Amino acid sequence: MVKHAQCCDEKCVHPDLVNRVLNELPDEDALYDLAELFKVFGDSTRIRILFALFETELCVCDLSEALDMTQSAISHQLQILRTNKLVKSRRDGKQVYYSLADEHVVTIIAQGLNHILE
Amino acid sequence: MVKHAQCCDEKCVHPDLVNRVLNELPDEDALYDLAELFKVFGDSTRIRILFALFETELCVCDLSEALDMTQSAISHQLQILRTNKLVKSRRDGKQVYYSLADEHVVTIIAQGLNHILE
DNA sequence: CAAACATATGAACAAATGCTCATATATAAA
DNA sequence: TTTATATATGAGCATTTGTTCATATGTTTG
Repeated sequence: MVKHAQCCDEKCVHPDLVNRVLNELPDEDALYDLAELFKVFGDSTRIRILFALFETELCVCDLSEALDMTQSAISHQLQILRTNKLVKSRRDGKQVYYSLADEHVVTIIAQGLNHILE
Repeated sequence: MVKHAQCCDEKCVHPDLVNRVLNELPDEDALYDLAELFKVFGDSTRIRILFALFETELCVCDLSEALDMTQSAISHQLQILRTNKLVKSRRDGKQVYYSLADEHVVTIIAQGLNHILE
C-alpha cells in the first residue's frame, strides 16, 4: 500500500486567505455558545413547544396534550429551553406556566422559516 | 405502590387554548424541516466553516488548515452543509471552492449572535 | 396531617451524530 | 498512461441525545 501525502501538510493553497479567516473568526467560546443555541432549536419537539408558545403561555399539562407527548418528555425539553433562556416560567398554584423568554426566539424561527420556504 | 393518575388523562387545564394551538401549529413536515435546518447550525465545526466563508470562498484544503481539522472531517461536514443548501461549491482544477449559498445563512447566524450577546 | 395532583428529575437505553481510517474518484502533471 | 494531489465517501466507533420509567418535589384540598 502506498503512503499518500496528506493535503496541506505545509502551507498550502491560500495561506493568505487562511490567515485572514483566522483573524476574523470569533473566539471559541462564542462559536461554541452559538452552536449550542442552534442545537436547542434543532429538535422538532422543542420547535413545536416554541411554536405552541407563540400563541399564548401554556402549562406543562397543556403542552403535553397539545403535542401528544408524555408529561415527562415535555418537562425534560422545557428544562433545556429554560436553561438556554428561550422560555421562562411562572408558577400559579399547582401549574407551572411557560412562555417565550423574548422576541429573539420569534425572530430566529422566522429567519429559519424564510430559508425553508426558499 | 400506589397507582397515580396521569396528568391530563381527560381534557385538562385549558382545552380551549390547546385547540387554538393545535389549529395554528404548522404541519409536521414544515416543523421537521425547520428543526433539521437548525440542527445543521447546531455544531461548532459547521458554524466555524460558515464563519470562515463569511470572508471569502475557500477550498477544502484551506478550511482544513484554518480550522485545524482533518480534510475528511471537513468534507463530511461540507456535504451536510451542501445537502441543506447552506453552501455551494465550484470546482477549479483539483480544488473545490465552497461559498455561502445565500444571505439567509448570514441573517440566521446574526440573529443567533444577537441572542447570545443578550 | 394525609391524599391527590402537577411538575421535575435521575437512570437506563436506543437512536443519532461526528470523527477517524481506509479507500474511491477526479483532475493535473510527468 | 502512470503518478501525485485534492476531494468525497463508506464503515466503524465513541459520544451525545431524546424518550421512557420510576420516583422526588411542590402545592392544594380534605
